[in-house]
Amino acid sequence: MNKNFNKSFGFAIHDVARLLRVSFDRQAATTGLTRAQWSVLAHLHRSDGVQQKTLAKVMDITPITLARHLDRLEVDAWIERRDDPDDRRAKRVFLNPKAGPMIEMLSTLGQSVRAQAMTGISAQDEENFMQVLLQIRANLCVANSGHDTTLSSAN
Amino acid sequence: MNKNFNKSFGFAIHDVARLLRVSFDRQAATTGLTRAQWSVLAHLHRSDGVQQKTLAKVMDITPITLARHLDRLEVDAWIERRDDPDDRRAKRVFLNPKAGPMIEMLSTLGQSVRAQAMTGISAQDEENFMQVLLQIRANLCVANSGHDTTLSSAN
DNA sequence: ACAACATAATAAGCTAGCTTATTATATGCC
DNA sequence: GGCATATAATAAGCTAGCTTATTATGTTGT
Repeated sequence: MNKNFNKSFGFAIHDVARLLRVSFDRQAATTGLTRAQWSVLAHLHRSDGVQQKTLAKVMDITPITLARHLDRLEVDAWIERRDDPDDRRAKRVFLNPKAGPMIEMLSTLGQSVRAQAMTGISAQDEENFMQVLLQIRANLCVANSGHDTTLSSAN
Repeated sequence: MNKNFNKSFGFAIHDVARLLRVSFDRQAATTGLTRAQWSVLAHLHRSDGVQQKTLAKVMDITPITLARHLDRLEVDAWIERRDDPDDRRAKRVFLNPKAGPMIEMLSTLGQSVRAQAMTGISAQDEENFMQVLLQIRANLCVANSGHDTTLSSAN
């Protein structure tokens, strides 16, 4: 009866997030990209040329956190920043061509980590789990009020 | 249809973990303790006087990560380290009396964050969700093999 | 037109996790 | 007994997140 903490919601979510990150990053280590960096590339793949501000909002991280990822991604030429023609404060972020294959590869890797995590869990249970998980995220987004509706309206 | 990422398992878990942490830490800010530090206190509450090595294993963090939490907890006298009488390499960690009320308070806070997260989710759904979550954690612990069975055997 | 306020990106400095390396002490083998 | 190896704690230095503060540029009101 001494494992109460491990059964608590907060601890369990935290553990799972960490384990997922470690799993993914270890497998992705040879690529030189982390999960967070891949996340940037993947989002860009769907909205190339956005402003940093917009990208940060969609990814739900702070602009400065994004800026540091972009710094490293730019060094290895995965992306490039160009001045926004309409707003001299702003920059727009573009994927370089070499990013395409990498995104594919990391996407496959993500699926394999997911499969690992879901071992022995029925499709129905997995589906229900995801629904509750998304509901929880929406609840917390509302609770952290100041934020926009990007995530809570995710459909 | 552009919100695929937000529906992905890994991204959602990661988001929820972050939102939980932020929620909790913001509410706990006045106490001067973070969720991670509280976690140390809470675990100690159940196993006062353990070696750092053991505590790190139970909490499933690395010894050095624990050591840094202990550094800060020790400065404010929440805990103290004493030399292990049987092993001069080792130290044992003890809760100071002032920690008790704080643990209670933070535990209550944790419950309120959980309630917030679970708004609109039935008891049955929550129960199923937790079961799947714990299964996922166990799966990932196995996948990250080198580790001991502390978590995967959790009850 | 220009002063006041708002906003895009970045800087500084924090927590929290990690890996790899170091130091001191234990242990085991010959 | 003494050398080789193992182990407890810590140090150094990384990613990734945060808050708060700066800087440069936009926008708005008079």
